[in-house]
Amino acid sequence: MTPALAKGHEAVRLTADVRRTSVLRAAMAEFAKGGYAGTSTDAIAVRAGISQPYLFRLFGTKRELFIATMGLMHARIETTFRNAAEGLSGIEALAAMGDAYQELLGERDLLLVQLHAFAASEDEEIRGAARQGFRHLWTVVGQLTGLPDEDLRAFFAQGMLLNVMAAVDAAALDESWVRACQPDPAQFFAHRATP
Amino acid sequence: MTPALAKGHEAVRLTADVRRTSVLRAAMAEFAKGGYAGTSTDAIAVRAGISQPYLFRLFGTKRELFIATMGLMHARIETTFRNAAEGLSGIEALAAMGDAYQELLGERDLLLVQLHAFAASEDEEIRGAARQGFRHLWTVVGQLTGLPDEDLRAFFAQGMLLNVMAAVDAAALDESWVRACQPDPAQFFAHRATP
DNA sequence: CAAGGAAGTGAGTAACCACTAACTTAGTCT
DNA sequence: AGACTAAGTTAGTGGTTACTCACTTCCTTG
Repeated sequence: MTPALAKGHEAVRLTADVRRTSVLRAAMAEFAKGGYAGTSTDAIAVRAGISQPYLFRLFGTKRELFIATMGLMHARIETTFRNAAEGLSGIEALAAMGDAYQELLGERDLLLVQLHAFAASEDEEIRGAARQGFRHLWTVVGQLTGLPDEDLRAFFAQGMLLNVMAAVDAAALDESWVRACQPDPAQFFAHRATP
Repeated sequence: MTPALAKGHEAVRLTADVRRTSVLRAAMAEFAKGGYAGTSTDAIAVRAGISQPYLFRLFGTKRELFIATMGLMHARIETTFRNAAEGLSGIEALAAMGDAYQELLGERDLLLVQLHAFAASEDEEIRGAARQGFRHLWTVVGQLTGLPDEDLRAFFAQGMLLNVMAAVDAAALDESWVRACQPDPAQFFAHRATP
């Protein structure tokens, strides 16, 4: 019906910027599965519905595409945290962000890309981006909660554990250690909540 | 001087079992750098000082070699824990194991291979081995300490954080969040130690 | 000493992969 | 209408990689 579709097999023409964000969505899904070295640019291009050469025109290099995907992931996690902590502070803010992060287990790609970004840190540029992203999230959580390093460490440690749970798809298992790894909010910060 | 060396460029002949453990050492070092998909069997063979076809005769498949490397890593971590906890129990045992694991940051390969094993969990067999290894370590630490799940979770979460610190080579940085992520034993289990 | 088996290699092969050159097509502005 | 630009593709290329086949060399054992 629409002119673009009426033309048959011809695809819609979009601006490069729109196409880039569409490619980033595809890259997030594919990199989440295979990681940096284990994912082909061709698979990403196919998923994004464009030719593989055009992907290189949009991002220049596989590494740059991966780093851009990392940027999207960090941005999404940051807004997740900010939304969760809105109007709260201190321990309440931290607990809310912990809940929010745990809910990201339902959207595994984000956590998996984070894990793969750390794993690909042998590459110097990727390592730089991983360090920077982690440091940024650390300061954001620090500012939103105002809590000392000790609490931030426990928070991020639990986050890394959740990344691993997402990787091994622990949700598909019914074992005791899996349940033990998913903290219920009441106990998460028990050492602070109960005097 | 020795007959084998006197023959010149001819290499020493070893039993397949000895050769296998030698290959596993090389695989540990190479997989620690590149991960499963990012490491070539050729690089491992070169480091082990054998031809690449012989590596396949010894291990059959790259995936089997990786899983065998995971087995070595799990065994080494388990003995590290057992040695650290010897003669101790409860919180003291856990703290000693935490110290021991943190000292493994000096021997990064072990932690990196663990991270890469989790990252490669898209592969079904690798995921199975990763789950099994984690579950085993969980029960070992549980038995050695006798502590409840709550403490085990904090312990393993901190471990995963240390894996990530090893990946981004945080030791090379002099930043506050890096220091904050390396717990000093006195504070690690503060919520249990201080009544 | 003959023979069987185990250790080990040289030389490939088919598939894949990151990246490029050169071209075509579709809007847009004057 | 024509020129310019941005979107998009087809067809390749050089290099890598997991894995195989056929072969050789050494050690052991009857």
